[in-house]
Amino acid sequence: MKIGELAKRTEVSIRMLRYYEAEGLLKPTRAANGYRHYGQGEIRTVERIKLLGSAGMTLATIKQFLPCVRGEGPVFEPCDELRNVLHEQIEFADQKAAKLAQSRAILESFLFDIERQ
Amino acid sequence: MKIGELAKRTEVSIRMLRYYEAEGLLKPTRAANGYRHYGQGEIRTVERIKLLGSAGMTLATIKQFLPCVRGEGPVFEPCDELRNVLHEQIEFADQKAAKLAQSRAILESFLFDIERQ
DNA sequence: ATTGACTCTTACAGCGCTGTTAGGGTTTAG
DNA sequence: CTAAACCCTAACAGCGCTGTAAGAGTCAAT
Repeated sequence: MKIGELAKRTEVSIRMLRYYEAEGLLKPTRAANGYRHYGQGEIRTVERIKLLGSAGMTLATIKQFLPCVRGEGPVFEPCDELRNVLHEQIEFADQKAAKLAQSRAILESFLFDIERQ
Repeated sequence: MKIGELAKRTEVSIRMLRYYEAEGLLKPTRAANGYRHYGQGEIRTVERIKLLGSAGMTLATIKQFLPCVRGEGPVFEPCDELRNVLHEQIEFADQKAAKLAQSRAILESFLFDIERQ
C-alpha cells in the first residue's frame, strides 16, 4: 500500500511515517516512480511504534529493539545487549507507572480539597 | 531561602526554578538586592510540580490548578472549572497508565521472544 | 489532454523543556 | 581587600516531535 493508505489505517500522519523511516524504524520499498510501498506487516509495526511512543519512549529507543522483533529472520545480532535494553526499558516503564500513580493521587487529593467546601 | 538552596533541596536546577517562575508557578519574594527568596512551602510546591511534570503534565496544565491548592487563602476562583480540569487530568492519567501497561506488555513480549532461543 | 488527488524532497518553524554562555552585580570568608 | 561562591538578566541553542509550505513529479478519471 502507499503511504496515504498506511496513514489512514494507522492514523499516523504521512509526515510522521516519513519521519519514522528517516529514523530507521521503517524501510518501505520503492516503486519505479519513487513512491513508498508498505506491506501488511508495517501496520502492526506502526501500531507498536505508536504505543511505545505514547508511553514516552523515544524513537531512538524504540529503534534499538524494533529490528530484533520485526520478523527479519533469526536474530544473530547483539541480542545480549538487546535483552539488557529491554530490561532497562521495562524497569523504566515501571518507574514511570509509579510516578504516574503518585501524580494521579496528587490530582485526586486536589480534587478532594476542592470538593469538600 | 535563596534559589541555590531550593535547587539543592528539590534537586531542580536553578534554571528550571526561574523557569517555573516565568511560567507563573512560583512567586518568590525579592530581597532588596534583587535575590529571589523562597519560603518553606515552596519546597512542597516544587516537589509537586516535579511529580506532576514527571507524569507528563505540561507546566501550563499544572499551573491551572496549582494556585487553587497552593494554600493562597480560600478559593472563590472559577473552581467549577478547576474541578473539570482535575477530572480531565485524572482521566488523562488513567489513559496514560493504560498505554504504559500495554507498552510494558509489548516490551515483555519482545523479551519473551528473544529469551526462548 | 486536463484536472484533482496523491506522491516526492527539502526546509523552515513551533512547542515544551533544559543547558549554557555572556556580562554584570552581591555576599561571604580568608 | 580580594577571591570564591552566589545571584541577576537575557539570549542562544539543542532535543524530539510535529505541522506546514514550496516546488515538482505521477496517476486516475473524465
